[in-house]
Amino acid sequence: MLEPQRVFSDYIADHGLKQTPQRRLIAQVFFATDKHLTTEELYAKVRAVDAGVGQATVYRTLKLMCEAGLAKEMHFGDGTARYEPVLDETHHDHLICTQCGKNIEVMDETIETLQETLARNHDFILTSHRMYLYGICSGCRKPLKK
Amino acid sequence: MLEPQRVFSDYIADHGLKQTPQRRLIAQVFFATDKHLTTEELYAKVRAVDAGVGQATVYRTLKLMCEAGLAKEMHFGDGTARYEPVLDETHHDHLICTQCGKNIEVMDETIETLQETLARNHDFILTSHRMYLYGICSGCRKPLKK
DNA sequence: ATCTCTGCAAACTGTTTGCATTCCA
DNA sequence: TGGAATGCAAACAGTTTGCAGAGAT
Repeated sequence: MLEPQRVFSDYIADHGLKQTPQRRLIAQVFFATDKHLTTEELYAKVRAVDAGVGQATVYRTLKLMCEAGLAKEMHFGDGTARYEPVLDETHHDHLICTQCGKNIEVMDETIETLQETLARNHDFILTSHRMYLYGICSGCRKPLKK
Repeated sequence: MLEPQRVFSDYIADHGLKQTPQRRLIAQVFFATDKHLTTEELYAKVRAVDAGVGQATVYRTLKLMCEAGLAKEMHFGDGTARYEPVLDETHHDHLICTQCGKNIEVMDETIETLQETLARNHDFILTSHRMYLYGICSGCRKPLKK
Protein backbone atom coordinates (compact mmCIF):
# COMPACT_ATOMS: atom_id res chain seq x y z
CA MET A 1 0.00 0.00 0.00
CA LEU A 2 1.41 3.29 -1.06
CA GLU A 3 1.53 6.28 1.20
CA PRO A 4 -1.71 8.15 0.59
CA GLN A 5 -0.51 11.30 2.25
CA ARG A 6 2.45 11.35 -0.06
CA VAL A 7 0.12 11.03 -3.01
CA PHE A 8 -1.92 13.89 -1.65
CA SER A 9 1.18 16.02 -1.24
CA ASP A 10 2.17 15.32 -4.79
CA TYR A 11 -1.29 16.13 -6.05
CA ILE A 12 -1.18 19.46 -4.27
CA ALA A 13 2.26 20.28 -5.59
CA ASP A 14 1.40 19.22 -9.12
CA HIS A 15 -1.60 21.48 -9.19
CA GLY A 16 0.06 24.62 -7.94
CA LEU A 17 -1.77 24.38 -4.64
CA LYS A 18 -0.27 24.80 -1.23
CA GLN A 19 0.71 22.56 1.60
CA THR A 20 -0.81 23.68 4.87
CA PRO A 21 -0.78 22.25 8.36
CA GLN A 22 -4.57 21.92 8.19
CA ARG A 23 -4.49 19.82 5.05
CA ARG A 24 -1.77 17.64 6.44
CA LEU A 25 -3.67 17.12 9.65
CA ILE A 26 -6.99 16.41 7.95
CA ALA A 27 -5.41 13.94 5.56
CA GLN A 28 -3.54 12.25 8.36
CA VAL A 29 -6.64 11.80 10.49
CA PHE A 30 -8.72 10.76 7.50
CA PHE A 31 -6.36 8.03 6.38
CA ALA A 32 -5.81 6.81 9.91
CA THR A 33 -9.30 5.33 9.97
CA ASP A 34 -10.63 2.71 7.65
CA LYS A 35 -14.19 3.56 8.41
CA HIS A 36 -16.67 5.62 6.46
CA LEU A 37 -16.65 8.97 8.14
CA THR A 38 -19.11 11.78 7.87
CA THR A 39 -17.62 15.26 7.66
CA GLU A 40 -18.96 15.82 11.13
CA GLU A 41 -17.04 12.88 12.53
CA LEU A 42 -13.88 13.84 10.73
CA TYR A 43 -14.26 17.41 11.90
CA ALA A 44 -14.56 16.23 15.51
CA LYS A 45 -11.48 14.03 15.21
CA VAL A 46 -9.49 16.84 13.67
CA ARG A 47 -10.60 19.30 16.32
CA ALA A 48 -9.49 16.91 19.01
CA VAL A 49 -5.98 17.51 17.73
CA ASP A 50 -6.19 21.14 16.70
CA ALA A 51 -9.28 23.01 17.83
CA GLY A 52 -8.45 25.89 15.54
CA VAL A 53 -9.39 24.13 12.34
CA GLY A 54 -12.59 25.34 10.72
CA GLN A 55 -15.39 23.18 9.47
CA ALA A 56 -15.25 24.71 6.02
CA THR A 57 -11.65 23.63 5.72
CA VAL A 58 -12.62 20.06 6.44
CA TYR A 59 -15.24 20.19 3.71
CA ARG A 60 -12.84 21.80 1.28
CA THR A 61 -10.05 19.37 2.00
CA LEU A 62 -12.35 16.40 1.71
CA LYS A 63 -13.48 17.64 -1.66
CA LEU A 64 -9.89 18.11 -2.68
CA MET A 65 -9.05 14.56 -1.70
CA CYS A 66 -11.96 13.36 -3.79
CA GLU A 67 -10.60 15.25 -6.78
CA ALA A 68 -7.24 13.70 -6.13
CA GLY A 69 -8.90 10.30 -6.23
CA LEU A 70 -7.98 9.59 -2.63
CA ALA A 71 -11.45 9.70 -1.18
CA LYS A 72 -14.81 8.60 -2.39
CA GLU A 73 -18.11 10.15 -1.43
CA MET A 74 -20.96 7.83 -0.69
CA HIS A 75 -24.53 8.07 0.46
CA PHE A 76 -26.29 5.57 2.60
CA GLY A 77 -29.84 5.98 3.75
CA ASP A 78 -29.55 9.15 5.78
CA GLY A 79 -29.04 12.59 4.34
CA THR A 80 -25.35 12.87 5.19
CA ALA A 81 -22.44 12.11 2.94
CA ARG A 82 -19.82 9.68 4.07
CA TYR A 83 -16.29 9.47 2.83
CA GLU A 84 -14.20 6.45 2.32
CA PRO A 85 -10.43 6.61 2.00
CA VAL A 86 -9.17 5.09 -1.22
CA LEU A 87 -6.04 3.55 0.16
CA ASP A 88 -5.13 1.62 -2.89
CA GLU A 89 -6.79 0.67 -6.12
CA THR A 90 -8.68 -2.22 -4.62
CA HIS A 91 -12.29 -1.94 -5.54
CA HIS A 92 -14.84 -3.40 -3.20
CA ASP A 93 -18.53 -3.45 -2.47
CA HIS A 94 -20.39 -3.23 0.79
CA LEU A 95 -22.14 -5.68 3.00
CA ILE A 96 -23.97 -3.73 5.66
CA CYS A 97 -25.75 -4.98 8.75
CA THR A 98 -28.95 -3.01 9.09
CA GLN A 99 -29.04 -3.83 12.76
CA CYS A 100 -25.66 -2.80 14.08
CA GLY A 101 -24.33 -0.87 11.12
CA LYS A 102 -21.33 -3.11 10.64
CA ASN A 103 -19.86 -2.56 7.20
CA ILE A 104 -17.88 -5.34 5.61
CA GLU A 105 -16.04 -4.67 2.41
CA VAL A 106 -16.55 -7.49 -0.04
CA MET A 107 -15.53 -8.39 -3.53
CA ASP A 108 -16.61 -11.04 -5.95
CA GLU A 109 -14.90 -11.37 -9.29
CA THR A 110 -17.77 -13.23 -10.88
CA ILE A 111 -20.24 -10.54 -10.01
CA GLU A 112 -17.87 -7.91 -11.36
CA THR A 113 -17.67 -9.73 -14.64
CA LEU A 114 -21.40 -10.17 -14.88
CA GLN A 115 -21.91 -6.49 -14.25
CA GLU A 116 -19.68 -5.73 -17.20
CA THR A 117 -21.64 -8.11 -19.35
CA LEU A 118 -24.96 -6.74 -18.23
CA ALA A 119 -23.91 -3.20 -19.06
CA ARG A 120 -22.56 -4.25 -22.43
CA ASN A 121 -25.84 -5.92 -23.25
CA HIS A 122 -27.51 -2.57 -22.83
CA ASP A 123 -24.88 -0.90 -24.95
CA PHE A 124 -23.29 0.86 -22.04
CA ILE A 125 -19.62 1.33 -21.38
CA LEU A 126 -19.26 0.75 -17.68
CA THR A 127 -17.15 3.24 -15.81
CA SER A 128 -17.89 2.38 -12.21
CA HIS A 129 -20.48 0.89 -9.96
CA ARG A 130 -21.65 0.68 -6.41
CA MET A 131 -23.24 -2.28 -4.78
CA TYR A 132 -24.66 -2.41 -1.29
CA LEU A 133 -25.93 -5.59 0.25
CA TYR A 134 -28.09 -5.15 3.31
CA GLY A 135 -28.72 -7.86 5.83
CA ILE A 136 -28.38 -9.01 9.39
CA CYS A 137 -24.99 -10.16 10.57
CA SER A 138 -24.44 -13.26 12.66
CA GLY A 139 -23.77 -11.26 15.81
CA CYS A 140 -27.10 -9.54 15.60
CA ARG A 141 -29.19 -12.61 15.33
CA LYS A 142 -27.75 -15.19 17.68
CA PRO A 143 -29.71 -14.93 20.92
CA LEU A 144 -32.92 -16.55 19.82
CA LYS A 145 -32.91 -19.33 22.40
CA LYS A 146 -36.32 -20.06 23.82
CA MET B 1 -50.04 -5.49 -11.04
CA LEU B 2 -52.19 -4.54 -8.15
CA GLU B 3 -53.65 -1.09 -7.75
CA PRO B 4 -51.12 0.84 -5.69
CA GLN B 5 -53.56 3.60 -4.84
CA ARG B 6 -55.95 1.04 -3.47
CA VAL B 7 -53.17 -0.35 -1.31
CA PHE B 8 -52.41 3.14 -0.10
CA SER B 9 -56.06 3.73 0.74
CA ASP B 10 -56.17 0.55 2.70
CA TYR B 11 -52.99 1.41 4.54
CA ILE B 12 -54.48 4.76 5.52
CA ALA B 13 -57.72 3.21 6.65
CA ASP B 14 -56.01 0.44 8.57
CA HIS B 15 -53.91 2.92 10.49
CA GLY B 16 -56.71 5.22 11.54
CA LEU B 17 -55.46 7.95 9.25
CA LYS B 18 -57.55 9.99 6.90
CA GLN B 19 -58.21 10.10 3.21
CA THR B 20 -57.69 13.55 1.79
CA PRO B 21 -57.81 14.94 -1.72
CA GLN B 22 -54.15 15.93 -1.40
CA ARG B 23 -53.04 12.42 -0.57
CA ARG B 24 -55.09 10.99 -3.36
CA LEU B 25 -53.69 13.46 -5.84
CA ILE B 26 -50.09 13.02 -4.74
CA ALA B 27 -50.37 9.24 -4.89
CA GLN B 28 -52.02 9.39 -8.27
CA VAL B 29 -49.34 11.60 -9.77
CA PHE B 30 -46.58 9.63 -8.12
CA PHE B 31 -47.71 6.27 -9.43
CA ALA B 32 -48.41 7.68 -12.86
CA THR B 33 -44.70 7.97 -13.55
CA ASP B 34 -42.22 5.16 -13.53
CA LYS B 35 -39.28 7.48 -13.10
CA HIS B 36 -37.32 8.34 -10.03
CA LEU B 37 -38.70 11.65 -8.92
CA THR B 38 -37.28 14.15 -6.50
CA THR B 39 -39.74 15.74 -4.11
CA GLU B 40 -39.25 18.93 -6.06
CA GLU B 41 -40.33 17.29 -9.31
CA LEU B 42 -43.28 15.59 -7.73
CA TYR B 43 -44.27 18.84 -6.09
CA ALA B 44 -44.21 20.61 -9.45
CA LYS B 45 -46.30 17.92 -11.11
CA VAL B 46 -48.82 18.01 -8.30
CA ARG B 47 -49.02 21.78 -8.39
CA ALA B 48 -49.73 21.65 -12.09
CA VAL B 49 -52.98 19.95 -11.15
CA ASP B 50 -53.78 21.71 -7.92
CA ALA B 51 -51.70 24.76 -7.09
CA GLY B 52 -53.02 24.81 -3.57
CA VAL B 53 -51.04 21.83 -2.35
CA GLY B 54 -48.20 22.64 -0.02
CA GLN B 55 -44.68 21.34 -0.27
CA ALA B 56 -44.75 19.97 3.25
CA THR B 57 -47.71 17.81 2.34
CA VAL B 58 -45.76 16.31 -0.52
CA TYR B 59 -42.91 15.47 1.82
CA ARG B 60 -45.27 14.05 4.39
CA THR B 61 -47.22 11.97 1.92
CA LEU B 62 -44.07 10.62 0.35
CA LYS B 63 -42.84 9.55 3.75
CA LEU B 64 -46.19 7.93 4.39
CA MET B 65 -45.99 6.00 1.14
CA CYS B 66 -42.55 4.79 2.16
CA GLU B 67 -43.92 3.54 5.44
CA ALA B 68 -46.68 1.82 3.53
CA GLY B 69 -44.02 0.11 1.46
CA LEU B 70 -45.24 1.75 -1.72
CA ALA B 71 -42.28 4.00 -2.31
CA LYS B 72 -38.57 3.61 -1.83
CA GLU B 73 -36.16 6.41 -1.08
CA MET B 74 -32.86 6.40 -2.89
CA HIS B 75 -29.81 8.57 -3.09
CA PHE B 76 -27.67 9.01 -6.13
CA GLY B 77 -24.71 11.31 -6.24
CA ASP B 78 -26.34 14.65 -5.58
CA GLY B 79 -27.72 15.71 -2.27
CA THR B 80 -31.37 15.19 -3.11
CA ALA B 81 -33.47 12.17 -2.35
CA ARG B 82 -35.31 10.45 -5.14
CA TYR B 83 -38.33 8.24 -4.80
CA GLU B 84 -39.23 5.22 -6.76
CA PRO B 85 -42.73 3.81 -6.83
CA VAL B 86 -42.87 0.20 -5.74
CA LEU B 87 -45.51 -0.89 -8.20
CA ASP B 88 -45.16 -4.57 -7.68
CA GLU B 89 -42.65 -6.88 -6.15
CA THR B 90 -40.34 -6.76 -9.13
CA HIS B 91 -36.89 -6.01 -7.92
CA HIS B 92 -34.41 -4.35 -10.21
CA ASP B 93 -31.08 -2.60 -10.22
CA HIS B 94 -29.93 0.52 -11.96
CA LEU B 95 -27.82 1.24 -14.99
CA ILE B 96 -27.19 4.95 -15.10
CA CYS B 97 -25.60 7.04 -17.82
CA THR B 98 -23.32 9.55 -16.17
CA GLN B 99 -23.58 11.74 -19.22
CA CYS B 100 -27.29 12.17 -19.84
CA GLY B 101 -28.70 10.73 -16.64
CA LYS B 102 -30.64 8.01 -18.39
CA ASN B 103 -31.65 5.37 -15.90
CA ILE B 104 -32.31 1.87 -17.13
CA GLU B 105 -33.73 -0.68 -14.76
CA VAL B 106 -31.93 -3.96 -15.07
CA MET B 107 -32.04 -7.36 -13.53
CA ASP B 108 -29.76 -10.34 -13.66
CA GLU B 109 -30.72 -13.53 -11.91
CA THR B 110 -27.20 -14.82 -11.76
CA ILE B 111 -25.94 -11.73 -10.02
CA GLU B 112 -28.81 -11.92 -7.59
CA THR B 113 -27.91 -15.45 -6.72
CA LEU B 114 -24.26 -14.62 -6.30
CA GLN B 115 -25.12 -11.78 -3.99
CA GLU B 116 -26.99 -14.22 -1.79
CA THR B 117 -24.05 -16.54 -1.77
CA LEU B 118 -21.60 -13.78 -1.02
CA ALA B 119 -23.66 -12.60 1.92
CA ARG B 120 -24.03 -16.11 3.23
CA ASN B 121 -20.31 -16.62 3.09
CA HIS B 122 -19.96 -13.73 5.49
CA ASP B 123 -22.67 -15.18 7.69
CA PHE B 124 -25.17 -12.53 6.78
CA ILE B 125 -28.83 -13.01 6.08
CA LEU B 126 -29.52 -10.79 3.13
CA THR B 127 -32.61 -8.65 3.37
CA SER B 128 -32.18 -6.31 0.42
CA HIS B 129 -29.58 -4.69 -1.75
CA ARG B 130 -28.95 -1.86 -4.12
CA MET B 131 -26.74 -1.96 -7.13
CA TYR B 132 -25.91 0.97 -9.35
CA LEU B 133 -23.90 0.57 -12.52
CA TYR B 134 -22.51 3.79 -13.92
CA GLY B 135 -21.40 4.21 -17.49
CA ILE B 136 -21.90 5.96 -20.80
CA CYS B 137 -24.87 4.98 -22.91
CA SER B 138 -24.67 4.45 -26.64
CA GLY B 139 -26.46 7.67 -27.45
CA CYS B 140 -23.95 9.72 -25.54
CA ARG B 141 -20.89 8.44 -27.29
CA LYS B 142 -21.69 8.23 -30.97
CA PRO B 143 -21.09 11.63 -32.62
CA LEU B 144 -17.35 11.97 -32.49
CA LYS B 145 -16.92 13.18 -36.08
CA LYS B 146 -14.62 16.14 -36.42
C1' DA C 1 -67.10 16.53 18.17
C1' DT C 2 -62.81 14.75 17.74
C1' DC C 3 -58.67 14.18 16.08
C1' DT C 4 -55.98 14.21 11.79
C1' DC C 5 -54.36 16.89 7.93
C1' DT C 6 -53.14 20.98 5.60
C1' DG C 7 -50.60 25.21 4.34
C1' DC C 8 -47.72 28.50 5.76
C1' DA C 9 -43.65 30.05 7.56
C1' DA C 10 -40.07 29.41 10.59
C1' DA C 11 -36.63 26.17 12.12
C1' DC C 12 -33.05 22.85 11.18
C1' DT C 13 -29.26 20.26 9.02
C1' DG C 14 -25.72 19.52 5.95
C1' DT C 15 -22.96 21.99 2.76
C1' DT C 16 -21.17 25.98 0.14
C1' DT C 17 -19.56 30.64 -0.40
C1' DG C 18 -17.85 35.66 0.31
C1' DC C 19 -14.54 38.14 2.48
C1' DA C 20 -10.77 39.93 5.14
C1' DT C 21 -6.70 37.96 6.94
C1' DT C 22 -3.00 34.67 7.21
C1' DC C 23 0.41 32.04 5.21
C1' DC C 24 2.91 29.05 1.99
C1' DA C 25 5.98 29.09 -2.08
C1' DT D 1 5.40 39.55 -2.82
C1' DG D 2 1.33 37.29 -4.78
C1' DG D 3 -1.83 33.98 -5.01
C1' DA D 4 -3.89 30.41 -2.53
C1' DA D 5 -5.86 28.78 2.04
C1' DT D 6 -8.04 29.70 6.32
C1' DG D 7 -11.76 30.85 9.69
C1' DC D 8 -15.69 32.98 10.41
C1' DA D 9 -20.25 33.96 9.47
C1' DA D 10 -23.68 34.45 6.27
C1' DA D 11 -25.91 32.14 2.50
C1' DC D 12 -28.01 28.09 0.60
C1' DA D 13 -30.72 23.83 -0.48
C1' DG D 14 -33.30 20.18 1.06
C1' DT D 15 -36.16 18.69 4.61
C1' DT D 16 -38.74 18.91 8.99
C1' DT D 17 -41.74 21.00 12.36
C1' DG D 18 -45.08 24.17 15.13
C1' DC D 19 -49.25 26.10 14.82
C1' DA D 20 -53.91 27.70 13.77
C1' DG D 21 -57.45 26.71 10.84
C1' DA D 22 -59.85 23.28 7.63
C1' DG D 23 -61.55 18.88 6.96
C1' DA D 24 -62.44 13.74 7.37
C1' DT D 25 -64.72 10.20 10.11
